[in-house]
Amino acid sequence: MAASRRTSPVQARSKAMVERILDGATRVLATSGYAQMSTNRVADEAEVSIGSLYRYFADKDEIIAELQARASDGIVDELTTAMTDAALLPAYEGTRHVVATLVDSLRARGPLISAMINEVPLGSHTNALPEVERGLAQFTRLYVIQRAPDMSRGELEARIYLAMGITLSSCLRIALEKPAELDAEHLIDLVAGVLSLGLTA
Amino acid sequence: MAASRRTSPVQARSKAMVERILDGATRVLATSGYAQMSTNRVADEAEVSIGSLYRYFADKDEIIAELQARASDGIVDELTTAMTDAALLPAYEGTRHVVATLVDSLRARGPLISAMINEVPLGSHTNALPEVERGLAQFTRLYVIQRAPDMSRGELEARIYLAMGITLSSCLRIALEKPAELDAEHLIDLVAGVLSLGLTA
Amino acid sequence: MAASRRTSPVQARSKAMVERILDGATRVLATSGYAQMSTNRVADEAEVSIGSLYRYFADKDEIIAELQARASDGIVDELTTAMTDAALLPAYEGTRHVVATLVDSLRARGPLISAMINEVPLGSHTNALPEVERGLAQFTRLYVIQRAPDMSRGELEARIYLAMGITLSSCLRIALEKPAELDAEHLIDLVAGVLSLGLTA
Amino acid sequence: MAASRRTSPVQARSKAMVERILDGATRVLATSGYAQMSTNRVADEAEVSIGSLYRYFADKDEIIAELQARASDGIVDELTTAMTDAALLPAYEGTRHVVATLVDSLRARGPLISAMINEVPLGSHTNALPEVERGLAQFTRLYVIQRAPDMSRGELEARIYLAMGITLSSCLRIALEKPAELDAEHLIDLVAGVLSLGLTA
DNA sequence: GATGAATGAGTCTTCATTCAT
DNA sequence: TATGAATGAAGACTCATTCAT
Repeated sequence: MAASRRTSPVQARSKAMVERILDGATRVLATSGYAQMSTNRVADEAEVSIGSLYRYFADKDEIIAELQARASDGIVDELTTAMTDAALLPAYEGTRHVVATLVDSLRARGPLISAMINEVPLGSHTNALPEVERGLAQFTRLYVIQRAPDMSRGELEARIYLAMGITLSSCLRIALEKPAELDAEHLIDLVAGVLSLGLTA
Repeated sequence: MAASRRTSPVQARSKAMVERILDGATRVLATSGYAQMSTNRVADEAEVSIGSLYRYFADKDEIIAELQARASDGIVDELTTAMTDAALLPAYEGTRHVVATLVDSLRARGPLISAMINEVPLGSHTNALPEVERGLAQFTRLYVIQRAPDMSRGELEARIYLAMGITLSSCLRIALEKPAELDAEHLIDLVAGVLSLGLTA
Repeated sequence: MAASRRTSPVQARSKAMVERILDGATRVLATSGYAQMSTNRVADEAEVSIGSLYRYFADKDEIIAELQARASDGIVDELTTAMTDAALLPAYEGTRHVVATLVDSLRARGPLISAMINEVPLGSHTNALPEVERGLAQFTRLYVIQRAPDMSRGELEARIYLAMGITLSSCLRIALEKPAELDAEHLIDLVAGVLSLGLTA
Repeated sequence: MAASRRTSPVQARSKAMVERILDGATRVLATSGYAQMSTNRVADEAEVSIGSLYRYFADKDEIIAELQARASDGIVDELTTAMTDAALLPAYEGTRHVVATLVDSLRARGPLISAMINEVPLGSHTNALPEVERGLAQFTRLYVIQRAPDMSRGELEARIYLAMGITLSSCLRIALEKPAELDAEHLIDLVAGVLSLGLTA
């Protein structure tokens, strides 16, 4: 009946090292920025030895990549649910629901996403979060085909290509750097409006 | 009519050091990325001694800043001209002209812009090229006020805020990473359309 | 009975890094002077990587400071013992014992002290070895109060102030740069004489 | 009758470059310390081109050496006069006059001497100002021979050797770092007393 | 598996010195 | 002679990565 201090050693030990490392990395990134994110600092923050860090990750980039993948996957999961729901709604409402969900997803991962997008010198900004974009594109394609079945293939792809950029950049703006005087809900309305119109008009 | 090799030594020597250094930096950035952009590498590429590099720039950041400022200024200049011309055109045509100009401006500075946006860990990506955005916003504000004089202040600012994101991200996409199978002119048409509609509808 | 070459690898390896670094620094200082004492040179001389050097010392100054502190502490220790012994001796004999001990202490650290005093651009030379001076001053104060109880506070402090300078500079001269034709023991006699007289007469 | 601006150009130009450079160096040393004394900084301060600086001085050390020589020569000159005067005075008064003069000489060159002694990593501190010491020693030798004609050669040299150290270090202390609560005149009295006694007793 | 001391290539930057004009 | 732009060796320091225990 010895009280468990902090977290029980067993629990702490069994929590996969990978998780601890990624958590540490996230914390460093979110609180101190990429410039401070040395592998040793991450290991410290994760309360893991630097040796162990390199047992689970080949190099620093792999940590970044995994962080990105996880953020991406989380967002994709949330978006997938939202897109499923959206399929049952009228065009505008569906679009708005997806946009609002994306904004929330990004906002929930704010500091991490922010550091990743703005400071990590990897990956394309004009195509940040490629997995998210892919998932979104697939859904949008179906969505447009339903609403505008006559649209040519080329037209469809062009519109989707732009819509992806518009959606991601707008949601990032709203989630991460919206000035206080602008209302997020209203901005989401506008984005949904632009997308509904732009995709099918 | 003997062809001049590369650049004549004299020409090379007289070319202002600052220019050579910035050119060197641009070349390093474009060909090897920011990660490889050490001051020594830049000096080598510029065929300038490291001592001279520090005679003309206080530190590495100052080189980056100057590169950004120049790209930004060049784009702003080109945009300013385009916006002046656009003022005389009907809404859609004006918008399209500005968008097309921005795409050209970005494309002309392709590798530099790309490296700057994606790899340089300075400045916000969701608000890349802040000077460009500022110039564009001013023009857009006037443009909207003309076309939709009854719009409330809040509505106006919200739409401009989004339009800036949409414009920049779309133009960056078209200029820097458009898949070959999509037609740039058509994409520009679509962006102009979305903006015309989205700004005033 | 095979003679051990230089130092056995094991011994070398187990010897604390801090010691190796300080030894290396001492050697560089003594053989090549402060001007040659780059951190890389110290690391080489210590047969330690530059990275390790910075694991144990925050920066170059910290190495110098530690070297100074150690020399100072060693001398202070030896002086403390000597001063305790001196308390039981008659005035002149006591003074002479302390002076002789200080000369020995300085001589034992000859090249290091020499480099430190003459080349290291830190700390005041007119007050080299401040800790040593402090310890000495405390002892001297008691010594004078015993022998000349009527001396005014101001007179006491003035004499001690000068005596410190005289003692340190004389002992340094004797220990570090005495011409061969002068006899150290005799010089020590004279210093002790001057101090005995000068302090209480 | 054109008013002379600042200093007349001719005068400024004719003032030997060497002087301007040394003045510049002195100013840098006195105001910013040796660490800031780069040759370019000196040239700036002297309003002389770096090229000219190297026309008149072989290297940086030569500037330092000249500065030291000049300070030394100035002090020696002042001391020489004082020693001549002292020859006519009784023992203690003569000694005191010389000591007081040395303190004044050092104080007049305070910041320069201070920087030179404490920061410049050249020359021995235990024998700072060797020329001064030499001049002083010569005078002292005569002085002692007069007062204590029976003293053996060895005894004489030993006493002079120590007296030089005592004189220089004490005068430096009094001139450069005396605590405010101690009275300079009194300290000079004491030094003179110690020397008078110590040299001949 | 876990550890963390040790490594050293590479970074930014300074400054004494040269030499073409 | 005077100039000052240009040079580059060298210095202090960082950090991703390894490997003996």
